[in-house]
Amino acid sequence: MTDIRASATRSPTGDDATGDNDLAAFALLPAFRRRQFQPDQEVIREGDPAPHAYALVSGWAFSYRLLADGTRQVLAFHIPGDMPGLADALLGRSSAGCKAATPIVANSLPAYQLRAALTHDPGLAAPVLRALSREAVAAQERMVDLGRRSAVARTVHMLLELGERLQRAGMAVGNGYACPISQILLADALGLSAIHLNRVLRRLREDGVLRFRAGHVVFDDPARARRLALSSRQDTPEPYPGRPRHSTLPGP
Amino acid sequence: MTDIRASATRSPTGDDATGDNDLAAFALLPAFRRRQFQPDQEVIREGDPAPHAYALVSGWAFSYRLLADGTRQVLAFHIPGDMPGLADALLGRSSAGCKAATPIVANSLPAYQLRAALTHDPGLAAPVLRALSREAVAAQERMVDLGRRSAVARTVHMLLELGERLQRAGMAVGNGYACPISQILLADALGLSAIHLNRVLRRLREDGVLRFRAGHVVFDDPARARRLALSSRQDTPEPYPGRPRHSTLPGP
DNA sequence: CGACATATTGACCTTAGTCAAAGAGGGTGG
DNA sequence: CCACCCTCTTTGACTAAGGTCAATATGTCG
Repeated sequence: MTDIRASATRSPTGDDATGDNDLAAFALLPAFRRRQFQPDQEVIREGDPAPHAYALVSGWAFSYRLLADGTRQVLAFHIPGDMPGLADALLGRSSAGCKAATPIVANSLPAYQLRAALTHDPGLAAPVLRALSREAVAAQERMVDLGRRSAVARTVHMLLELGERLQRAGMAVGNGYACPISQILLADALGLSAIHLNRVLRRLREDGVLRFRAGHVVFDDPARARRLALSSRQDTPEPYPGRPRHSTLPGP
Repeated sequence: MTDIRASATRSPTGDDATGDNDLAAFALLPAFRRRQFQPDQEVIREGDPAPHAYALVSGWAFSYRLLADGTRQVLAFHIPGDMPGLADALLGRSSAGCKAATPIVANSLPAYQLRAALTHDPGLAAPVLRALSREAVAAQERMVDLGRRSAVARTVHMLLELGERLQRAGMAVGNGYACPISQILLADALGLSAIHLNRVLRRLREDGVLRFRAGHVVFDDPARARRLALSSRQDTPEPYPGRPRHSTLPGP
């Protein structure tokens, strides 16, 4: 458990052929320092000019940006295998903060050492490039969610996506997973108010699509969830129509 | 003009010390192929499994994702010096489409050649890593805009940011710049309806903040624009208060 | 000039946010 | 074990930002 390689091969298949697990890249790195953080503890400080890159070993973390009035936008959730702060370490300045959502264990590497390693070890660049590229694609998905999907679609979409990532990391079972984040945090990721998110979740629960409760997500109707996740803002009022306060299943 | 280095040094200072111009990285690459595209012509096809990376030499382009019902989210605008499709080329699959917004000239390189070049030339990795990292930071900014800023703040923020990028590329003069994109396109980038964006722009114009017209952006009150851009969704109704239909300057 | 796309504006409606307040769980000191 | 305190979750009532529809300019191009 202290061994990086151990968690790097946490994936179900054992080998990380798809490269989905960023940790695989980092397993090659020297001079990693193992660190632990408690929930809500700051891992990366926004604006830090000498940041560290991290390889998350266990637990959940999240990156965020704070606005002048205290409003927060959560940019990404990090699960074991992710490498928070990678881009920032390469640029030499943290553009966003990162906090632990649960108790976490992470391996850290100072930015300058990362850059040095990249210079000296040509084999390291490829996996880091892939990690960054995947991050870029994930960010695109987020932009589509925030810009063009309804609150319901956005919510379902993100929860499905998290499920897929956890699945690949071997941390999901059947059609559900442990999701140790508060509605407030999720709302800040979805660009919604916590209150509205709560209503959205209630509706999804009452309609038998999914339950988000007590740290767990369960998809009661995965197929419908996937359909909902793809709908856009003013999509056919088919899947999630107008008025029914208490819903009716698929309906006529 | 056909020489890559020429446009790579398009920046005002001549040398690209900050590395803001992605083209600098590409200038090292062999086997570039110069291509031209007309407005609305597809440069990168979403889903293409064998994509090309591009170095934009002149003109504007934009990356986007299409939703089932035809809704579009513009993910980024590309100006000379940018490298659209870089992340996709590294992953071997285009996650988003890219089209020319104006007539453009771009140098293209097949993904496999890019990857080969990265393997053979260790000096190439660093600039590509920086380019990807900058892209990540830009995406974060976009997520904050879409998730947590009002329509007005978002609009002003993006126009200011575009101005800064153009400035660094030596394509902006004083407090304005040529901005050859339609309101529809801008709206799709901001996650707004074109109609609402039009109202926002009208208001900004009437309030003497900025004008977006006939392919040009002019900041009439740059200081106020910057202030507006930082406000969040339910920020103090100070800068952009309630009713005044025809506005009054800063006012009491 | 006609065909088209973009830009504007008005009238109206829906989604999502705000305010206020009441439950629910989980620690903790007594 | 219990009162107290916190934070997170829920719900109701109301407001407002932003979307939808429809129609009218404007502009460009062949």
